[in-house]
Amino acid sequence: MPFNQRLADELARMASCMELLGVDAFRVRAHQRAARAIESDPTDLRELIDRSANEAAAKAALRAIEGVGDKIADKALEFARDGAIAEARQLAGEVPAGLLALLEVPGLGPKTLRALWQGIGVTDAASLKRAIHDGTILTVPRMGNKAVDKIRHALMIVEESAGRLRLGPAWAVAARIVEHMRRQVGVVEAQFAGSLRRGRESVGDIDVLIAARTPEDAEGAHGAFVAMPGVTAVLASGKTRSSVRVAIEPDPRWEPPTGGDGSGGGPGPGAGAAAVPSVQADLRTVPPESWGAALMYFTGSKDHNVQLRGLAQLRGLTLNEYGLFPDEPGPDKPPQQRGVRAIAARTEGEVYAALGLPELPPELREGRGELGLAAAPGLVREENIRAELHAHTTASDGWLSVVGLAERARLRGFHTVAVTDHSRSSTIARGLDAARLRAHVRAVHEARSQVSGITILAGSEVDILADGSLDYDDDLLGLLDVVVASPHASLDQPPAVATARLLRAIEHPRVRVLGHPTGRLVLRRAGLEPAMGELFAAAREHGVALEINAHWMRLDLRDTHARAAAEAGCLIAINCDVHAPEDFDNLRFGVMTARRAWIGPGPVVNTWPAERLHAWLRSGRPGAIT
DNA sequence: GCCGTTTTCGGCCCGACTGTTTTCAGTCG
Repeated sequence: MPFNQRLADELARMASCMELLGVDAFRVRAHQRAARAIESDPTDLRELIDRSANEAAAKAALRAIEGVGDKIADKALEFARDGAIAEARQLAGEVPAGLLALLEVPGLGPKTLRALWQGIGVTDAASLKRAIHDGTILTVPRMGNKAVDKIRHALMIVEESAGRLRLGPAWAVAARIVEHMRRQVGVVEAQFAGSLRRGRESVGDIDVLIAARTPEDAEGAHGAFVAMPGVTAVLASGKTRSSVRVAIEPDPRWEPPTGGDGSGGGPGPGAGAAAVPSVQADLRTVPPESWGAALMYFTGSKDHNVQLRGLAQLRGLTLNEYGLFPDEPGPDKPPQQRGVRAIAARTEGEVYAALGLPELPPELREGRGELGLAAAPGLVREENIRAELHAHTTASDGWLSVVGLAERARLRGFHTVAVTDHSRSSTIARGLDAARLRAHVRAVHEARSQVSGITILAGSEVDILADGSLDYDDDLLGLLDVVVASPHASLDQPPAVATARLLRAIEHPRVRVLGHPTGRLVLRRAGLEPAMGELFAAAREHGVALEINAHWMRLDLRDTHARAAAEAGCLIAINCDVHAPEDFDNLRFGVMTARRAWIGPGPVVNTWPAERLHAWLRSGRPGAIT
């Protein structure tokens, strides 16, 4: 796990302990905020600390992070030095570990858990279940039969679900719900929001927003929502807010027929092994005139929204999901209920403009400095992508023939597709040995005469072996138009070994793309943890593009790494790692990840015109691509 | 614990829903 993530987890754990111990809520929030800031910081803080001239310089650099002050900077340094924070250990000693886990149960907050702990000695899920079973839970203040029923149900759901859902499956569920809501009477707008709209790699729930013409229409829509096909439980049901659990249809392709992804394969089978049976979906309704304000409110991350509100306050305004209002002193009621007229509310652009901001794309709304932008940045878009440089065929573990692959790529409007089947070490993925590779290159060349309107390149996704050498010798690599070098095995190497391994691959003159650089799998496998700063410097020097693998199981580089790579001046390749026809649809996830990294079309090699792309691929390798 | 275009002290986003309550606390996003 990356250093930033480990540190963020430690701080978040400290915050949870403090909550349960009942310490000042603002102190808790400061730790939570710092944890989020550190988790999403594109700089590897371990590298930053190591690079600093001395402790004071390191501390100053840490304090430059929004939300990190004097004390937390000290804790970060302590964590880097000792691998732990003494205060965290002390806090953890005061709170039962099982109680912390219960914070994950929806409906159980710190106050309730503290009451259960102090009142009747609940310390974990087992003792909570006993207290429910024997009724002692009812002796705790504010605990009635309904509350207990909810807790019992929530416990069950948490136990049978993995919690978070990956971007791809979440997108499919959300699209289905939005479709359902659009069909309801009086529903004039429907859109999913939340972390899904921001393109996060995994989501905890699905937020759907609708605008209804009248309150009666809204009520009808919420009735249709809780009665929607696939709903397994109704958690809350109101006229403007409802929450349900929706069953997730398992994707047969990700059911586990064979083993993991250890040596090759694309995103890998078996991803459905820990299939989440259901996900929470929330529906919110606003009147059409509040659509933009509501969409903003339910799309922005917590930090983004807090910053927006702060900005509104500075201007003497109040921002909520109904609009941006003048902050007139009035009775203790929200402005929209006092008949105050909104300054802006109808569209997102209108509200941002009234706050003096450009309309920020959803992927940017994370509270990572986007409010300082003078103009909306020109981020890469799906339609900018004109080439796929990482695709498999039936020669290894793909489902398409070379011709089939090329035809589908052409239909997508691509001018180039690279056939990059696995190399010999990826035996599970039927990697090609030297003889099969030579034959395959000939087959790719022959396919060129069968498909017009697209350039078919002969390439390979060559394994980067554990020592950083490539899986084919230079003579074989010389036959290829494109070499995508990827790590598939030995993904638990120590960071220093992984760094040396990947640097060696980057420095190889035949390598043009570093495929899924860390080998991580979302919510499943941490992957390699090389010193990213060193990798990026070398990639820039050698003109090697770093891949953002668009498959939702991978999304590797991840958003924070991609942002650091782009800031370091690296080239980026957004590839679908095509195995099956529908994998082309994953492009949106790769593009969203690039957008989350503030990347425009410029450094993305897949956006380049054919001539420029081909020239870049040929550079350093005279004679290729005829 | 953090932060500063009123502040180095005194603030720290806002509203809906639920359940247990006779006016509100807790949770969530």
